[in-house]
Amino acid sequence: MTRAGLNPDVVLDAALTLFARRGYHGTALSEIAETLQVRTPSLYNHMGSKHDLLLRIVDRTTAGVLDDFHRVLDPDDPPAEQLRRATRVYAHRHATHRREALVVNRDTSSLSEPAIGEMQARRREHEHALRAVIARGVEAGDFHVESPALASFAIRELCVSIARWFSDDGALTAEEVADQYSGFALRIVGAS
Amino acid sequence: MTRAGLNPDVVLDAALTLFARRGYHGTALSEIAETLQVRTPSLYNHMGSKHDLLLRIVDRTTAGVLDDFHRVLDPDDPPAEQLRRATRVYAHRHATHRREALVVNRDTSSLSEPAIGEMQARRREHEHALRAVIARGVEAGDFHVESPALASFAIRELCVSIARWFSDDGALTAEEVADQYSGFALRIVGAS
DNA sequence: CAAGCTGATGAGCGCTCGTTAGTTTGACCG
DNA sequence: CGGTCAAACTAACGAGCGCTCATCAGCTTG
Repeated sequence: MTRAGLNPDVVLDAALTLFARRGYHGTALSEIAETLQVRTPSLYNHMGSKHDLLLRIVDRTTAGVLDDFHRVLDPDDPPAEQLRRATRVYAHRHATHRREALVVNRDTSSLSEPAIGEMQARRREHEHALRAVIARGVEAGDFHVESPALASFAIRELCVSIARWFSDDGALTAEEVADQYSGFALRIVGAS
Repeated sequence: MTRAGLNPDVVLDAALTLFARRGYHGTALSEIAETLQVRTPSLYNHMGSKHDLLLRIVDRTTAGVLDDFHRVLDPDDPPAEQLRRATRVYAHRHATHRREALVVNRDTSSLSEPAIGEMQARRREHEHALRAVIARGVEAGDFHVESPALASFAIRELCVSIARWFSDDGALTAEEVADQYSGFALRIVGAS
């Protein structure tokens, strides 16, 4: 074991914490180095660049969101159950991956092309997939909303906001919050 | 009229646009100057500092939110009507003052003490006031939620998110969005 | 028309940033 | 115990930042 014992995962994790707290542009590499008890240039033994750190965070997170969605969506379920499961896993992720969510939502726009386009495309894919679930529920007469797009935006942002207040030390567990929020989602679309 | 015709309002407005698009730390004074067709030092004839620009934006906006709330809240109204009016004006503000909302939510934490504490106190005041409305509705048996705090967070963040997608060129007017979102809020709390 | 005022300017300050190069350190292995 | 090699170090870079200041242009006013 070398003196500081740095490795790529540790660097990425420290960057994640600070990006989430102060934002990408508001965080200096020297601050990341400081939390790791290391001089700034040492970071370059374990990362490509500051921009690359942000890209890895956003890439991994947006891929995870889509993965979650397709994993829990059963095409044979009725729309209400599809919406419940899709919302629960999305809400749960925002409680268990708070830092990632904050960074993605605040700093994706600080990426440069072509990465920024690819990441936004993934977000749109999730958005459209959720909208389709709602639209099917409306067609089936299970949901009652004027605009599936509006409801989809509302539900997604509702879940995103969990990252802004959830705490592991709070009264509610991630599962409880996810359950209540998926309940909110069903209420928003006027189910049952 | 002098050559460039700069004034404090014009500088603040340009800053608002760029802060909303790129964030406070992501915006350079040189970029603000460029959009105004002026050299950077000229800005200082019409502002105190970059930090002061941010403070003015956040101060004016958070004060407006509280002002809106107390203006539309009629103590004699039933909880459902109070919630509808409070949510509608809050949602409406986020559609009509998109840039301000984005800056406040992204960059309030970039202020320094004591300003940051004061601004966060205002946000808490609005949060608690809305929570009290919901709690009264629950006591009266009009609303049905497990946690007024959770519902209050959810409804507020729901409205905030409007700033992230609303467009003046879109299919819906600010009033229509505000009406639909106040409907979402009533559904979230389980009002009739 | 001269004096005075407002405000835009170029030059440049001190500082911090992300990043690179070259050197030293120290854990591991034969 | 000496050689190897990854990794952390010091030093320094060019660029860009927010901001200051002395200067100067051009409008207003007596």
